[in-house]
Amino acid sequence: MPELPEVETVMRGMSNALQNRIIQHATVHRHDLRWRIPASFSQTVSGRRITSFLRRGKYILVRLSGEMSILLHLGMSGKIVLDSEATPAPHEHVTFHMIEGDRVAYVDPRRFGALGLVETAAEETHPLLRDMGPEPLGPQFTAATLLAACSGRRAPLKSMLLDQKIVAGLGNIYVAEALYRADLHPALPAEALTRPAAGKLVKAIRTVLREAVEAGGSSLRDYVRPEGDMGYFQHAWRVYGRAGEPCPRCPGPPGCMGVERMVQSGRSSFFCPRHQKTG
DNA sequence: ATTGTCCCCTGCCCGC
DNA sequence: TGCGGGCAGGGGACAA
Repeated sequence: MPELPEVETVMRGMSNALQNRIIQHATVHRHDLRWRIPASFSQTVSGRRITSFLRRGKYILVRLSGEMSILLHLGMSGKIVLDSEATPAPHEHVTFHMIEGDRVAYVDPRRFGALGLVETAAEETHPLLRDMGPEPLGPQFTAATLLAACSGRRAPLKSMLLDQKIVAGLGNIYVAEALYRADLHPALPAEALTRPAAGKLVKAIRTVLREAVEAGGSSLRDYVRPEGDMGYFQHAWRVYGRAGEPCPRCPGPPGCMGVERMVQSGRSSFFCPRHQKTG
């Protein structure tokens, strides 16, 4: 589930619990995640103090003393479990043993996530981060930059928004929600995006992400517990996962038959055919 | 360069 | 109760 708001929430939870604390040592139970966890991982992080956290797109950077950073991606099913049990849980791939005696676990059943190391000074030039687009909640993400990225592109608008090089942190859920709020069809050719529509879309993206971060914040503890679910924002989804349900802004049949699902690049898109037109 | 397809992996839910 | 099929929040590797 982790898209920008969930990653932000996880990072805040980690920051609250782990800021300024020292990793006594780390145990890697499985190295083969999305990429191999470096063999030096355990030795490198051991004995270092956690100094700060930064989110970049869907990545979390855990800054350690000695100018070293852990680069973390949760993939589809990654979780950080605070106060984990002494016996590693199923799919617990890394255990951080803190000097106070408690443990922090990285759990990821599907193993699409990643854990790596990067010198703090080299974060920006790391191959996984250097080509990443602007933060959608930051000043660099504007209608003008989005429009420029879409110009001459015949691929669906949805694909542009999922492309982390164009804008960082959006995933399948928030793209659907933002396109709905901006009255734009996910299959609209990107090059057909008009200036006013781009402005509306940028606002919609910002608004939905802010709302979700706030909602995540209210259920912060859930994200970092083993029983954690997706938090409260799922109740606020207007179209995602709601095929067949009424569009919140439609009067209902016969004018609108409700939210539709379509498949693009093998992934589900949800939209209201009455509000979101291709033309 | 751009675009679309396939694949990685495990768990869960549904229908039979 | 068991089993097969489809689906899932991400994103890299390909081929055309």
